[in-house]
Amino acid sequence: MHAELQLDNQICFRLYSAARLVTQAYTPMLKTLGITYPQYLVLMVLWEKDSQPVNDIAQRLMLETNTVTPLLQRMEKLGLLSRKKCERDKRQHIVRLTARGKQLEEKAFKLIPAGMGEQLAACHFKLQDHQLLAQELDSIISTLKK
Amino acid sequence: MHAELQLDNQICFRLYSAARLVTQAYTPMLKTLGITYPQYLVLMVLWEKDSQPVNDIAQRLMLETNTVTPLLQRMEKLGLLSRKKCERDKRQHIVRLTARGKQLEEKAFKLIPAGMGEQLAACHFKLQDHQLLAQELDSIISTLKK
DNA sequence: TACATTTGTATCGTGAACGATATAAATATC
DNA sequence: GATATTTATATCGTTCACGATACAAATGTA
Repeated sequence: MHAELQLDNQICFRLYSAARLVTQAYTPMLKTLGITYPQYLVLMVLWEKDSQPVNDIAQRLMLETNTVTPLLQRMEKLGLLSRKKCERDKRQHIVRLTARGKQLEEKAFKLIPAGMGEQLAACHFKLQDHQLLAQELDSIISTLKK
Repeated sequence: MHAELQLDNQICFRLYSAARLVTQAYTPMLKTLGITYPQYLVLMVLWEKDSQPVNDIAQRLMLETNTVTPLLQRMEKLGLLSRKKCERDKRQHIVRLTARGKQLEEKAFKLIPAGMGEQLAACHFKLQDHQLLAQELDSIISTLKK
């Protein structure tokens, strides 16, 4: 029995569980918007800057294009965005929000911060302004993102 | 443009990314053992206490049985564990490690702590003994695990 | 210009996660 | 003791995540 191999001693298991649980906490709000959490991430990227090639979106989310492409295809079917070949460089596909995709920003703003605050009320800190945790996670992310 | 909806202000996105990247860091070591990260989690549960019903394993990992059942089925195919009906309560399936499943503990012990230490060398802290991060994650987990 | 390499995106296959539903065994209720 | 309810696990369908591979357009090189 090796202490290093015990579940309770694993930061990775905590990260894995916390990430799943926080995503689950988002889910009921996102469901009323008709989207999933990864789709919400894509929308946030595009709300920040519309009209981006697939690769830029993938890099922003630290995902591979073979994850992002089907995600974008599903979102296109939902009418949230369009994908068009770039004229200058025909390898690139430019992703743009539709009116429907843009409108979701206001709805999300009304639903999500309040909804998450409510769920984390019992938590001794607010996720939004927890600088220390953010810094620790950023340190892990920048170390492992070769 | 709402600051609350910006990717960089989201703890959830950091959790999501950090969890993926840490899991990816485990992957090369786990690959030499022939298992995936969730399978490694199941093994840790069973190394700690062999012979458990499916439900106990699921609860320990905070997963639903409809996630754990197929995971166990794949691990059974790999010869890492066996699933047998409990005689006392025939609804339960008791999961036991095989010799092969038990042997992996020593191999994991030789490979994984060292391998992770190496990858996180550039990180300004060691994941293993970072109490503060662990506490913060535990606080999130216990709040959201209704 | 011809050919090789790189770049951007897509396709395919596998293994999670999870909601919804199904089924059998155990337990409770009448 | 018959029926309803609960419990333990499994099955099904959808969406991610990701390794491996494919392919076309762009770029580099002979």
